[in-house]
Amino acid sequence: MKVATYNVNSINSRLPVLLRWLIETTPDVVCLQELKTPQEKFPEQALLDAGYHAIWHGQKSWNGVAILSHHDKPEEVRRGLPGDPDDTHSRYIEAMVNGIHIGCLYLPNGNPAPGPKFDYKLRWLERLTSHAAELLASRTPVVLAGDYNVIPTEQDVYKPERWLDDALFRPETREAFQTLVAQGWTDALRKIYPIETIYTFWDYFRNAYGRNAGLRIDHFLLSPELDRRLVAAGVDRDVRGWQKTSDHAPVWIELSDG
DNA sequence: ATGTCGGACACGGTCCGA
Repeated sequence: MKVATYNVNSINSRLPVLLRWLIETTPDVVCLQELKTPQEKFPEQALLDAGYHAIWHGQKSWNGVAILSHHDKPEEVRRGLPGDPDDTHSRYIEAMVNGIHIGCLYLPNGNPAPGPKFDYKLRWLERLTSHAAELLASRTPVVLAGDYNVIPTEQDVYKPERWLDDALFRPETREAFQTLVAQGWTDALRKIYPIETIYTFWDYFRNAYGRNAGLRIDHFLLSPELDRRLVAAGVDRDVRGWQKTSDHAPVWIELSDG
């Protein structure tokens, strides 16, 4: 079973690229972020025509998350992260697909830091950590996939010294992510590629993709039940070189049958 | 500080967020 995550940076602007990638790589489950579309303008029919059922949580202009399934329709478990009823951002949706609990997340960027946006990011990470603990306690197979907007270590950024004050790399951010992982999650890409340079995002600015000036910020965290089933992982980095593409590349993992 | 996208508002160009 292949599970992918892809920050599309507007699903309607990205539809030709998304459909081409789906048809070429046929993932079983896909987590999407940054839909940038209101609920009613999600391209449900185009995805159905390509063979994918979807659930999604849209929002005008910003954010937005979706889960696609090549087989049965995802069975929605929750939308929105618990812990703050005043949080209006569409950044979390969770479903059961093929007996696996899938959490699809778009963590706040948090820049500029320090400031209220950075505070929101750290609060959101705390809420995610609380919810993740409950998911682990459920002892079910869980994937938490998405754009974390976290550069976990110096290994995950082309020039660490330039990112020290950035919300994606500040010590508070890295420590919060480490606290989450230390609950018992597996960083799937890093497990498969322990020493390699792996990037999932290249800025639109300054020919970042051409210079391979990238970041690793899209992650899969696996519960112990799924850690045992992890057989492969990768980044479809060539998609980042296509015309009219996102600034993120799709990332995927392959899981063996239960 | 810079650079480049995408969306909103509203139809040309500027602003915001990333």
